[in-house]
Amino acid sequence: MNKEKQKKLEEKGWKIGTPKEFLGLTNEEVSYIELKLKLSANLKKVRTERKLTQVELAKIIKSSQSRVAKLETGDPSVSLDLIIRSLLALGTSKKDIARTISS
Amino acid sequence: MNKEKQKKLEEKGWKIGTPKEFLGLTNEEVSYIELKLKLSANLKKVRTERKLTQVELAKIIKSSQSRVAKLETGDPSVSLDLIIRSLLALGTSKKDIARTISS
DNA sequence: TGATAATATGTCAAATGTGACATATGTTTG
DNA sequence: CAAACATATGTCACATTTGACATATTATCA
Repeated sequence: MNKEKQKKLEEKGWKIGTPKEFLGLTNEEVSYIELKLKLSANLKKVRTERKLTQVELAKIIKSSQSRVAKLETGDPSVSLDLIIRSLLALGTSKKDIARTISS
Repeated sequence: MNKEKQKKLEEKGWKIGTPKEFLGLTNEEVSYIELKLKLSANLKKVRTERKLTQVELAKIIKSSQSRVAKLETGDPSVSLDLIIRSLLALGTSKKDIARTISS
């Protein structure tokens, strides 16, 4: 993991903060966060490709615009579950999800 | 989705029950459950390959034996998050996780 | 420009997931 | 066989995630 990546994570609000705290993240934690960010980004991509607004997607997944925004910005308060269920609700195939994960 | 699959899901405790309730499951819900079951099964596979007991895995992921059991039996009370974090804690690569998902 | 639509951020009560415990049910081995 | 070990199931207090709301910020375009 390099500075580039750390900066990206910090920007996203994953309070890494000081180098010490940052080093406190285990490899699993980092992988897990990266996974979520990848899928979040993919969700946004899929939604925009479908020319849907966040409000429209919210209706589809029975949630709210604000939560969709959090989903797409990789807010720490959202679970992998919700990201993946949203992707599935948009018709994303397992294969596509797998592709995103290993990309 | 066929009877075979429905039976498997019912066995796992995903209270589907009556045909009506069963039909109430959307495609996304079914995909989501299948995803969890696949990853659960994979977790068990990885753990046993590593010759670890549930108690040992529990220690690694800072959880309890009972939760590991639930993880592996695909109990509805466990999240995708925990399954995936457990896999990552066992050193499973993103590529392997992706493979499991699209299998 | 400013009005309108889209997205982002903060907050919170309610819903869902969690570790831990007790205990039941296998499974192995002496 | 029975003791020891491993896994499964039920329960619950506590923690995290959730949808919803208000409101702020950022596009879009007439």
